[in-house]
Amino acid sequence: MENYQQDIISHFGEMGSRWGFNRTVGQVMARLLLANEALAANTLADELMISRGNVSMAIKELQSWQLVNTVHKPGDRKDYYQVSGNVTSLAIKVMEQRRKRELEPTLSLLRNTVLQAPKETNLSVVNELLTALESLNTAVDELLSLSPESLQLVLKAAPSLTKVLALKDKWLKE
Amino acid sequence: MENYQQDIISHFGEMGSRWGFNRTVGQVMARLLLANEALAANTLADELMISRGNVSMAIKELQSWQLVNTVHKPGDRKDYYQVSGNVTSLAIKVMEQRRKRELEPTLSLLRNTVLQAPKETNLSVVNELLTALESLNTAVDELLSLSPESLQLVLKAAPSLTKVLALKDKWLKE
DNA sequence: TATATGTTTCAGAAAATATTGAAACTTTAA
DNA sequence: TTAAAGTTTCAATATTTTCTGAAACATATA
Repeated sequence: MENYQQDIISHFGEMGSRWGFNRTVGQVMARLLLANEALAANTLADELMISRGNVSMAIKELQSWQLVNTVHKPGDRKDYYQVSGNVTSLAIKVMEQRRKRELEPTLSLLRNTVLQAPKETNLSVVNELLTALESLNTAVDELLSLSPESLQLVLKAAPSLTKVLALKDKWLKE
Repeated sequence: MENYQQDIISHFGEMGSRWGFNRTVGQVMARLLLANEALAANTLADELMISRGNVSMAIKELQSWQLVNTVHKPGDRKDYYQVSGNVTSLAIKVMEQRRKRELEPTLSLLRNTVLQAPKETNLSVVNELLTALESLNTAVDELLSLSPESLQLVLKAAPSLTKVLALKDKWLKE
């Protein structure tokens, strides 16, 4: 394994917790990304110097994010693992999962709060929060429902779009 | 304190770690959001039933995210804390911080990898990753540089924009 | 200057999270 | 069947993160 790959694997391990999963999951993801072939659980355990059980749990987690799938080789009973799809589709899945885990629970709590609060309650802050999170949620959701190609288009178009609006902002201030 | 507020505070505590900070920070943020006045550290410690030291650290963290600021009352030496700005501007700050913490370190690692790798190295995956993260980073950065008003406009416009593109995607598949 | 009233820091304790590894489980094939 | 070759689970352990509370620090006022 080349040196730069080790660096990326360590980095993904360290970043793991900021991205919403643990060190092992980050390392396994990086190793699979960098591999141009499917890898067996034992290979991952040996190379990353972690227990076989830990690999099993990391793979399970990555599969729950739909980032990794299992393949088989003819005449071989072992499970081999590989990342599913290209980098853009992986990024889309990560964002989709994060929207689900980070936005949805709060949205449903806030919606319930509004529904169930006694009439005289002053819910102005709750409503403000709810409105802001709803538009964020919808926007992210819409973006992620596009094909990877269209999404790339939108992301690349963003700078010019925002330049126009930034100009408008500048005007309003002057 | 009303009941629904307690629910929101607990929820923010539980979600804290998913949002990139700890339980106490989440709870303090929620309490300050829901308050329509600035609160003293001791009030927060008493109400949330946590130590004074913990409150101090949580406030420090929230200040490092620029989400909270300190105010004073005439004839009173205590520090009072309040959220800074409206909900949209808070959301912008949270996303900005997260872009910094979750995207930038990885981008700079990948950029270095490309720069320092020996010529014959096959960096196709690294380059793919780098390209995807660069456009995401740029798009987020541009969006967040807009005024809260323009950002709201963009977020609300997203659905119609994506509908057009979704139609295009559908065509291409048929 | 001394004291009163406040905030911050940080070492140690507690709690939460991640990891190991052996046992249980599954599947294939002799 | 039963053994072999694999995967998964989960109780025990290790590690990391968070929290406490007393001491150090800061500042205003008598």
